[in-house]
Amino acid sequence: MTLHSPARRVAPTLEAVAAEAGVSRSTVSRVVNGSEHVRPDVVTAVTAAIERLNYVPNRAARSLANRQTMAIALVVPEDTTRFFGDPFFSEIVQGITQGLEDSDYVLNLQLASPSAPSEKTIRYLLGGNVDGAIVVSHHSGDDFFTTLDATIPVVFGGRPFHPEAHENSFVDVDNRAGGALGTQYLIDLGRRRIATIAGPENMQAPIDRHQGWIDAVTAAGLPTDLVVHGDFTLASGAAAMRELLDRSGEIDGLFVASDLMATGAISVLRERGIRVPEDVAVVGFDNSSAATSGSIGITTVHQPSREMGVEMARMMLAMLRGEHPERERVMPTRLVVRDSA
Amino acid sequence: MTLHSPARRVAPTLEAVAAEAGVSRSTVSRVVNGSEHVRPDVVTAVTAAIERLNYVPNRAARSLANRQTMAIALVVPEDTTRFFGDPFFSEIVQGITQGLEDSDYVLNLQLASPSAPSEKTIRYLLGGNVDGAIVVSHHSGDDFFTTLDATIPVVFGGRPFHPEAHENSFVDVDNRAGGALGTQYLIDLGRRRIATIAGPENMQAPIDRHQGWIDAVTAAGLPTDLVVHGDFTLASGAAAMRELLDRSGEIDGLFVASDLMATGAISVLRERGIRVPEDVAVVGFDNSSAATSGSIGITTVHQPSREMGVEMARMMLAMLRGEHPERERVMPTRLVVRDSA
DNA sequence: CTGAAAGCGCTTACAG
DNA sequence: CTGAAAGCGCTTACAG
Repeated sequence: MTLHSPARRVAPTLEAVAAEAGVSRSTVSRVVNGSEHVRPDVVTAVTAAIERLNYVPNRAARSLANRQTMAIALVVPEDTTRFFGDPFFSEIVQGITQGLEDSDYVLNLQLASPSAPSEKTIRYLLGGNVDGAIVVSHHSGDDFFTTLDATIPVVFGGRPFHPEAHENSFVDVDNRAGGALGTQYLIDLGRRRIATIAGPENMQAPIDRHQGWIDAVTAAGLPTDLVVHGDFTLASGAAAMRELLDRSGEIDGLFVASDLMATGAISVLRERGIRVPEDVAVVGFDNSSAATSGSIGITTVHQPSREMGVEMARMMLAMLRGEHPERERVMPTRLVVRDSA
Repeated sequence: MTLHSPARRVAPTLEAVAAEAGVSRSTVSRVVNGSEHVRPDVVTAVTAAIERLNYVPNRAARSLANRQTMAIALVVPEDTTRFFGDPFFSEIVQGITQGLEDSDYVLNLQLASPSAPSEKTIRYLLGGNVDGAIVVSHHSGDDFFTTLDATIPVVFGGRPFHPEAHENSFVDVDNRAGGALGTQYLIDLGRRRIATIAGPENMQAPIDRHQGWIDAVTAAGLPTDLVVHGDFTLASGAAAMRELLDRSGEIDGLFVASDLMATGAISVLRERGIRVPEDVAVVGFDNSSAATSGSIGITTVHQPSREMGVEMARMMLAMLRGEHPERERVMPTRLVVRDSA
């Protein structure tokens, strides 16, 4: 083994195992794949041979023969910074990983650009490299992912932007009801100048949350003009808060479309000496770790991110088994009251 | 196309393209792989046929034939929460992604447990699924990753724990020098009771940073007993700070092994009404986004995380090309002065 | 410069 | 229950 290029072992093949065990390749293959129809003592012999040679099946060969890759793409159409910066994704990914744990599938990360997927991503997804794709975020104008299921099964995290255009499978929460829930809580607290920091306008979830805010605020006869949009980053939450404050000093309630943005907003309120929740009561969305890691516990609309990830994995596995799971799975939200409202 | 199982297109093969273009499979293969020895007009014809049929090579078949997968594993032996929670990883991954951008390789994420890799991860890495592995974190006691290069090329982010045991390739900074650099800055500021929040004791980088702190503090004739260990999470930084404060109230300087832990520490100092930097000057490590996203800009030891990722990708690509890049690449650190010290 | 043919390491009807 | 054989879709010497 030289310094720069260790001699690499040659992996043993099915053939070698067959020879070692004194059976045919077919039989070894059956044992490897857990077929019922093999004599117990033969199974034992083959298993021992596999053990001795430290045999691991060659995935490419297997893929080619049975047309399955045993891989699922985790597609993230977001900037790396946002993907890593928002604990929401962390929880979704944990859920997906957990849901796939007992399966033989592995997850292949595809960081895609938020606008249009790269040629490389497209070739990868279309090139038979994965058996299915889980897309954890979707923006308007992106047709590639919504039509991808003509080629491989696809499950979306969150209803894709134009659900009517195509029948995609997805796991989501009722964001509109959630938005109304969080806002109504502020109304019930007696707040009357309730602003919102909404999310990006090219994604379905924030649009629905915003609509939920409008629903609640309208029903209460309150104004609907206190709106600024962020892009789901902490910094954008802070910037939106500044803009809101500069525009109108009389805010007493705030519904924010994500806990991370709420964290940014709260830090600006504190900077300006505005007390939370006394002067401005703040309700976030997600109930991600961002809601509890700041200086004040954020009252928020909980969405079961981790369970959503598990559900996405479950739906994908069902589709890969050839079953027909429900096309949409909408999970419940609930309010979690902490200190910010 | 029915609701639950859209009819999936059958992908065209090389064979089909050959027929369409009126040439042999060999020729199509040559064109696809950019061989020099094909007549220009034939190239044109084949390219057109590829275009018409929307041909994408089957990766499994290609892999099987040329024994390359064109995939690199990104192995993260960390809890998902920590991986997603620390901006340092985000920057490393961005760098790796960037370094691979112009190559034909794709990145396959393998979240592994920090202790021992799962059977699934082992089979994956050993099963010919990837051409190489980039391991972005390494803990003591883990022999699997350090010996993995007997099978495939491996590049570590950060010197692996027992470098002497095996000749692994890695990209790193001089953590010891960096630790001394940050600590010396505190000393030069006139601080005399300088504590450190060190990182986990089963990783090389934090051990070296801790040693750097010892070096500087010892050279200045200052005490070396003000040490508490965290685990690189924000919460552990806060907990460590509390412990330090409870143990000794006289601290006037603090060197923390990561910006994220420094953020946690600073929030505790503020809670207790201790001013930063007046009462306690704080120096972090990383210069990640955590250093600038909190209430106060953190003075920190910069490590070029993104460039390190790029370098890791570059070394990996070189190894995959059969070249012999330098085995270790140690990049410079430098002090970035902000408000916390 | 181009094609026929072997081979990569599996799976899977098909016989027996 | 087991094996011989074809086939998955490519690449790559080998001839020409």
